[in-house]
Amino acid sequence: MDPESAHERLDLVDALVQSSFLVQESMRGVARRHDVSIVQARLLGILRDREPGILALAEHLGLDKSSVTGLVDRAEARGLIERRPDPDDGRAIRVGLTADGRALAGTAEREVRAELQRLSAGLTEAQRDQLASLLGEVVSAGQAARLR
Amino acid sequence: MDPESAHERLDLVDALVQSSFLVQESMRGVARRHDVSIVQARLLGILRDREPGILALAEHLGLDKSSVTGLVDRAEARGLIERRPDPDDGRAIRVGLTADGRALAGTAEREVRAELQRLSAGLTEAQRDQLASLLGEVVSAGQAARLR
DNA sequence: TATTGTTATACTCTATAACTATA
DNA sequence: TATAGTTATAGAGTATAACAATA
Repeated sequence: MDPESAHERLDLVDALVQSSFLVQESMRGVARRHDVSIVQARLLGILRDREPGILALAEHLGLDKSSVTGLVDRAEARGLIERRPDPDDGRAIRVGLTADGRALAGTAEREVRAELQRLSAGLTEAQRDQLASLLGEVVSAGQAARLR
Repeated sequence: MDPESAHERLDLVDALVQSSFLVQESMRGVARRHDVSIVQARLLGILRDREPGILALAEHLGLDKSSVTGLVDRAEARGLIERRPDPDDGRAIRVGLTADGRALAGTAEREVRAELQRLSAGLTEAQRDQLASLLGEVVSAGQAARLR
């Protein structure tokens, strides 16, 4: 553990950084138990309500399109997603979940949710609402900055 | 961007997950501008106030010791860290920052701090304190869970 | 015997540059 | 010409298993 005691008062930046590692480790553990990487799990999550092409996926993930080709290759080889022809553009494809992929996405989400809820179990209902609201503001600012 | 509007009310778990990606992307961008990976940057950060052996580093990073050997190899090849003999144990080594590594760690921290402060610039001082405090509770719970 | 660290090996993830096919 | 996607290549990150040296 860190030299700072667990109850040392963290400044906001430290708290954001440490919580980001904590959450990522949680997600990594869940993904690993299902034998996928955190990126693969994220890919499945994105596809739950979208059927994007490679370029749109690359944009969403912040990766180069060639990286996404490989990601999609491996997930397809495992039967989690499918490439489907794009009816409107002969050059393009649409990436979609298979039934297996959708099931895994659902299970993984439930598990992450359960783990993260345990981490906030020490807060009162009001505190949890407040935390969600404040974090939501930060996330909004970040999304706005990304579009700049 | 996500189909949910930027000001949609996020539930706590979603807010934690999204903020973790946001913070990681911020750190990744800073690290990248200095031509190191996020793990390398994290390694430097850990070494700022410690001189651990490979096993302790592996524990800290949540990685296998063999992974850490490689990480340390590459950072050492770039002149950012050094392996030093452990005076008390002939099998062990101590990993420490070089002057270059310490300088980079400081610069990167200042840059991450500046980026993340911008993300919370829309909050009042009181809100920032509250967010830091609530997030600190979550982080503490996570550290406790890790020791379990 | 147990512990510390490295090596060998095999994947995954990622980017850059060059390519193919379609628009 | 421009765009969507793939391929070739190279390097980083990661784990497992086997190993060497020291405790």
